[in-house]
Amino acid sequence: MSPPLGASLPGFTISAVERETGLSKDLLRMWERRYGFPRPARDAGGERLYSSGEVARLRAVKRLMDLGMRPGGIVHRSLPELDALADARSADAPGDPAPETVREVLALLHSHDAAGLRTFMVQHAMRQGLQQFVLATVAPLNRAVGAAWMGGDLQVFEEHLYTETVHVALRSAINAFPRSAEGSPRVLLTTFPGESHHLGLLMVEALLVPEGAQCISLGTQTPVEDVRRAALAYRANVLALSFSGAYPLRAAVDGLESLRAQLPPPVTIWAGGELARRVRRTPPGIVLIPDLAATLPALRSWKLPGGARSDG
Amino acid sequence: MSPPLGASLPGFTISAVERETGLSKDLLRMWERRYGFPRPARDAGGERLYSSGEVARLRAVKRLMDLGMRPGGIVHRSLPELDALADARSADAPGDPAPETVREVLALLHSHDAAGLRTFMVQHAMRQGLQQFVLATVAPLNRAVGAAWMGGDLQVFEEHLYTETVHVALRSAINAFPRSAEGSPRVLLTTFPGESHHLGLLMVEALLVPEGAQCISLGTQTPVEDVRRAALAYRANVLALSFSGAYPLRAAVDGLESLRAQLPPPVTIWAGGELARRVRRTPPGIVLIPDLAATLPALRSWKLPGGARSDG
DNA sequence: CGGGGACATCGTCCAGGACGAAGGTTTGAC
DNA sequence: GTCAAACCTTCGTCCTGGACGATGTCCCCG
Repeated sequence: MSPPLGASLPGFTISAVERETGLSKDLLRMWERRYGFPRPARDAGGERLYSSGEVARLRAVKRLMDLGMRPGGIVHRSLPELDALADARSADAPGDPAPETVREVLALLHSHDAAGLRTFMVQHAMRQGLQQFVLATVAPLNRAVGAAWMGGDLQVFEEHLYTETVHVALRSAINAFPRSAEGSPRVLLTTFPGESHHLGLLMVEALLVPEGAQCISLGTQTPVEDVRRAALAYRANVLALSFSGAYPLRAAVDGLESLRAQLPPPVTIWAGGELARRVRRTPPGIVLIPDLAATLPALRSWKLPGGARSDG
Repeated sequence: MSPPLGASLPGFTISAVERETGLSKDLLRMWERRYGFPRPARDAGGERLYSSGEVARLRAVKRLMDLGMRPGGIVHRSLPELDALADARSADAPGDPAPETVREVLALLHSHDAAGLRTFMVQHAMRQGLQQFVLATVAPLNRAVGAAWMGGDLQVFEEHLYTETVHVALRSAINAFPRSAEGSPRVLLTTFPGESHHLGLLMVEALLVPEGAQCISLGTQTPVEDVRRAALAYRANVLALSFSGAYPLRAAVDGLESLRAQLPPPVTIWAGGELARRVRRTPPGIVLIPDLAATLPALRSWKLPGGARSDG
């Protein structure tokens, strides 16, 4: 290894680029061979040295690929073109429902007011109620922060502070609810290995707990076999898996089908997150949750087929 | 890619092993060439298929390497031998200071009593106080759970539930403290890219907040350049970096020295975690925090040289 | 209009060679 | 005897270039 890490950025080693972009070393070399991009400089020892411009372009390409695009058509585009494509894409999504809130949070981030940001989150969570906070504030903020980060309007560390602050606010709001009693549905939450988007899980939990569900979160990156064991061990009624757009579609579907085959039918399996929108055919026995709002109807409809469940 | 993920484990692909063990594909192939271990079977297409026994051994080897051992001497050992080595190693550490507590938690984990575990954590945190809870309960529990996991006495999902539960308990206890006022030291917490051990950060935060420090956590995996920017943007007095034993020593020292060179001298830099024990020469201008308990004296001694600090 | 097959795209894996950095050891000087 | 410098061994990552299989796309046919 031995990436100079913070050495005033003379260039990125291939390892550093892999870390920064999520594109594997093999893939980076293959693109160079096939598409001629990126074409990094070489150091004295013949090793690749990527410029920060190349890294920025690669990041943009990756982002678009996570949205379903294929590399062939976009690797040669310039950074502005890629940004334009991303904008066009995100325009499909519902417009910013709370432009003023978004502006306020971005201002807090830019002014590096950690305490102010924290206060903002806590106050909004209390004022709106947990579910509404998640749906009407956090979700659009996530989109806006992601977009700002992509466009270079937000530094990495600012984005980190945002994520951490939301995390804290949600966690504390969730804790404020009492433990649910017997008879309420038990929901097991986690993600597959390689998927480390913790915030998604937490948002789902924040929607479910006020509904009286008993949530057991395993955190991120649980091997599939252990997900199965956990679902049985904790006698889960619902198994909720979350996937970001970057997660390989095939691996997700494989894992879901494997779980479906190995878990008894009464265990409902939810697959939520960006990925649920990219899936073509719904795997049998899986409930797709294409967006956060769909979580609530899914939970309520769970109670119907199990109407005979001894709730008391 | 296309790891069959949960396909009843006919064998692990090289990607799966990389994920499971943290050993890179290149390294796995190199070990096979050099040491003849592992020697995975091949599928119809000639691709490596590792057995679960090999994966277990690899995991044990990795664990010992994280403790500073070198591969040449241990790759050929059998799993029991490796376990014995690990035991001998951990015997160096202070004995289990709370064997009863440890037994109780392991029992809760084995019986899959998520609610009971949660209650246990919350009660102990309240009864002992946050700092004592971290030092006397969480730290030894972490060691015990890690050892149990290594020895196969704990399933992965049980370990995940433990981590998540501790996380929730700490977060909620930290939130119970009021925000500190002006004049108190501002501590910025994070880890370098590749280091995802969030719990370590949280434990440090739990020790500092009761001391009146203002903690700003960026979460894990902040690029070095962004750590630098964040330290300046948030006008941090102390920059606390956490490293697990698995983190490559070289990268850590490089990053620390780079930060030290680029940050003004009044910014104190702490390097904590397992790694601090493996370091030979303390890099100039860095404060090593070899164990959690050392955090408190470090914070107190910070206040002395900076007594004249112009806060207002 | 929908399903299947052919073609093109694309990501990962394989093999083996090389280099440079880190660790450990021996030598030499004080 | 002790410390430091030089040497040697160990070790991880990077390199090239080839191959295959999985996936997506398009077109034709029913």
